[in-house]
Amino acid sequence: MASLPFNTMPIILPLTATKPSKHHDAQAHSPSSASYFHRVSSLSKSGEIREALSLLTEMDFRKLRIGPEIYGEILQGCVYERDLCTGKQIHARILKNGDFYAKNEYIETKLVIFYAKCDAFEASEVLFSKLRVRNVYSWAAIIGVKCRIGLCEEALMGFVEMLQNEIFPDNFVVPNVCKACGALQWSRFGRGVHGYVVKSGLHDCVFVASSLADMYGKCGVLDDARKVFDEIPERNVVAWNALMVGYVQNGMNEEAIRLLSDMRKEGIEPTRVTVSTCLSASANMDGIEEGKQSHAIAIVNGLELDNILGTSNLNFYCKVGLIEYAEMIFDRMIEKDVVTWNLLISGYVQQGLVEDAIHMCQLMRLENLKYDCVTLSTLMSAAARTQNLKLGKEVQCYCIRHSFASDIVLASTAVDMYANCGSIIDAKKVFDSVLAKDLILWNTLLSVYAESGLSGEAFRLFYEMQLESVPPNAITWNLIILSFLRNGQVNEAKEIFSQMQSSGIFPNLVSWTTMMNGLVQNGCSEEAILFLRKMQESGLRPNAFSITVALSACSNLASLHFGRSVHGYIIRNQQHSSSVLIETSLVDMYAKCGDINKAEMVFRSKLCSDLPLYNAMISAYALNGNVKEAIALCRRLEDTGIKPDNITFTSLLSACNHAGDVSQAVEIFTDMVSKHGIKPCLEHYGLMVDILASAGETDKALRLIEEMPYKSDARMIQSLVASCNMKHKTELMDFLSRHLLETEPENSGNYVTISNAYAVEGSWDEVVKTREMMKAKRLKKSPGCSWIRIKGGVHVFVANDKTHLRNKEIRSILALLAYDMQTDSK
DNA sequence: ATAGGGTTAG
Repeated sequence: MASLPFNTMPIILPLTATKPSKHHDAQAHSPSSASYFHRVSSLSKSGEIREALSLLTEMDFRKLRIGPEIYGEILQGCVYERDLCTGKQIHARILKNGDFYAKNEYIETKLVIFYAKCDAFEASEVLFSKLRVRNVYSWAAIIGVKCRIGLCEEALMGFVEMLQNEIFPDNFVVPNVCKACGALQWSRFGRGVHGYVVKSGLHDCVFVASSLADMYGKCGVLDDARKVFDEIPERNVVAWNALMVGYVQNGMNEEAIRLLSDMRKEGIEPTRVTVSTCLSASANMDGIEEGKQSHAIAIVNGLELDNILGTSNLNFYCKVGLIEYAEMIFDRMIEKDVVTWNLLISGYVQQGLVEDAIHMCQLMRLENLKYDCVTLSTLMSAAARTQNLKLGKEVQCYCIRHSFASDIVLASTAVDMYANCGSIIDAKKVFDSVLAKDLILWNTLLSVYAESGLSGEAFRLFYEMQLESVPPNAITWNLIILSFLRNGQVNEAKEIFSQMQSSGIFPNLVSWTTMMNGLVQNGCSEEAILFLRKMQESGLRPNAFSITVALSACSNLASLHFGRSVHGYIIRNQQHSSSVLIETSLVDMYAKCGDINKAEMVFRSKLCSDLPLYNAMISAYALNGNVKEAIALCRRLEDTGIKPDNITFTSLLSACNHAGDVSQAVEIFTDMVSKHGIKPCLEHYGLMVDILASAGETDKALRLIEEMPYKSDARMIQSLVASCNMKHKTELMDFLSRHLLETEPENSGNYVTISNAYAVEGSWDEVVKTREMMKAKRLKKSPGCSWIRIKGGVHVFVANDKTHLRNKEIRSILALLAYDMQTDSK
C-alpha cells in the first residue's frame, strides 16, 4: 500500500468510511474476484466511481487478482461520468501492475475511449497511435474527439483511413463524420458519407439519419436535409430539431415555425432545443406572436428555464423590443453568465436606453463578471447611436487597457462610432491602426464614406482593398453604388451596378432598392419604377422597404396610375398587407397623387392605432389644406390614448400653411407648447415664419426668427424674401438676398427663391442676373421642377408638384404673361 | 445527433 502513487491516497480514506454492505457480510470470509467484479460493475454503472475504486483498493489489500475486465468496467464508469481524474488514477494502477494489463488489447482500447470521451485529446491520440489493433471502437472514439475539439479535417481523414483498412464505420462513427462535414460545409464529402450509409444499411438508424439531415442543413442544402428527414422511419424529437435548426441557420424562419406545429400535430413533445430554436426563428423574423407562442409552449411543457433557453427567450424579447418581458426573463434566470448580461445590455441599447445599459454594466461588474468583447462592442455602438463621443472614447480606452485593441469586431464598431460622432478622420485612424483588416472592416469605412456621399474616397478604398486581395462582396458593391447616388452621380451608380453583375456578384434586394431609392432621390422616379420591374424579372420579391420606395416614386411623379399598380401588387401579395410601414406609405402616396378619398379608405381599413399611420393621414389632409379634418383626426388620435408628437404638429402647421390660415396656425403653435409640452423644433418655426410671411406679415415673421432659440436657416430667409415682394419691400429683399448668397452660395434653392421673388416683382433684369449666377456656379435646380422661358432670355422657375410653396404667385405671373410665352414659343 | 450574445449595405 505504501507504494501506491500519491494521487490515489484520498481513495484509501473511504475504505474505513465505507459501511460493509449486506453482500459484503454474506461473503465476509471469502469474497471471490467474481463477486467483486459484479459489485464494481454495478457501482460503475450507477456512477459511484469512487466507491468502485475503493473496492479495487480493498481487493489489493486482500491480495485478490484484479482481472482486465474489472478495470474495463470501472473505466467505463469513468466514461459515463466523464470523470477524468479517477480514470487517470485507474490508468496509473494499470501501469503499475505491469505489461500484462498495460498491453491488454481490451484495456488499451478502453483507455483510448476513456481519454477521448473526456476530451483529453493528446492522451487518447498517443495511446491510439500505440495500438497494435485498431478496431471500430477505438476509431469511433478518436474520430469523435477530433470532431468535438474542432479537428474536423483530421476526423474525416480518420474516416477514410478506416475504410482503407477495411474497418467499417458503424452508426456511432457516422454521426461524428457527418458533424465534421457540416462544420466544414463539405457537402460533397457529406454526400459520399450518405452513399456509404445507404450502402451499408445504416440509414434507418435515427442517429445516423438525424445527423445526415443536420449535415445537409449545415451545408445549406435544405432540400436534401428535408428528403433525409422525410425518409426517417421513426423520427424522434432530435431529428425534428435538427431540421428545424437547419432552416433557421439558412434564414428560413417561417419554415422552422411551421415545423413546430407539424411536430406537435404528430404528438412529438418539444424540448428546450426546439423552443430555443423557434425563439431564434421568431427573433430573426420579428415574429412577436410566434415567439410568444414558443415561450408559452416552454411554460406549458414545464421546460426548465436553463441558461440557454433563458438567453434564447431574452434574445427574442430584446430583438422585438419587448424590453419589460426581457427584464422579467432576466430576473427569473438563476444562472446568468456574460452572454445573459450582454443580451439585456444590448436590448437596452436597441431601445435607446443607454443609461440603463450603462447601469447594467455596473451591476455586472458588482457580480464579479468581466466585460468581454461583446459587452464592449455593445457599449461602443451605444456611443455611436447617441453620438456620445465621451462614452465612445472611454470604451476605446478600456479596450486598449485590457488588450481588446486587436479585436476586429471592436475596431469596426469604433470606426462606426467615430463616424457617427462626426469625425471621419478618427474613424480612418482606427481603420489604419488595424493590421489584419477583414472584409467587414473595409465595408465599415466604405459605409462611412458612402453615407456622406464621399464617392471619390469610397472608390479609392474600393481599389485599395482589391490591391490588398480582399475581394468585395455584395455589401461592398452596394456601398459604392450608394456613395455615388448620395453624391448625385446617377450614371456612375448605374455603371457600377452593371459592373457588379459582370464581376459575378448578383445584385440582391438591397442593391436594387439602393438603386431605386437613389433614383427617386435624384429625381428619376420613373426609372425607379422601371428598376422595380426589372428586379421582379430577375426573380427577387420586393420587401416592405422596397415597396415603400416604389410608392415614394409614385408620389413624386404624382402618378395615380403607377400608384394603383403598386397597390395592386401589395393586395395580391398578402404578406405585405399587414405592414404598418406600407399602409403609411400608401396613405401618403394617395394623398400626394391627389386622391384623398382613397387615402382615407386605406386609412380606415387599418385596424390598429398607430401614430405614424395617423401622422400620414393628418399630413394627407395637410397637403390638401383640409385644416379642419387634420385637427379632427388629431383629436381622435388623442381619444385613442396616443399622444401626438412633433411630426403631428408639423403636419397640422403645414395644413395651415397650405390653407393660408394664420390664426389657426398661431393657435396650434401655442397649444403645442402650452398644452402638449412639446418644444418647437426648427421646422415648426420655419413653417410659422412661412405662414406669416405668406400672409404678408413680414415683421411678425422677422420677430419670430429673432425670438427662436435656433439659428435661422436658408428656408426661412427664402420665405422672407418671397414675402417681401408682396409688400414691395425691395430694400429688405435685396438685403436678404445678398445675405442668403453670402452665407450659402452653394444652395441652389436660394437662387431659385431670389429669382422667383424678383419675377413676382417684375424685375426681369434681376431674374436673369440671378439665373446667370446660378449657372456660373454650375448648380442644378432641384429635381421635379423646371425653368420655363417666358421671354427672350428670361426663365422662371416652376415646381411641377404641389409641394412648392411659391407656385401660386408664379402661376399668376405666368397667366399674366401668357401672351409673351406664346409668342416666345413660336 | 439537436440549442444562446456583439461588427458592414437600402
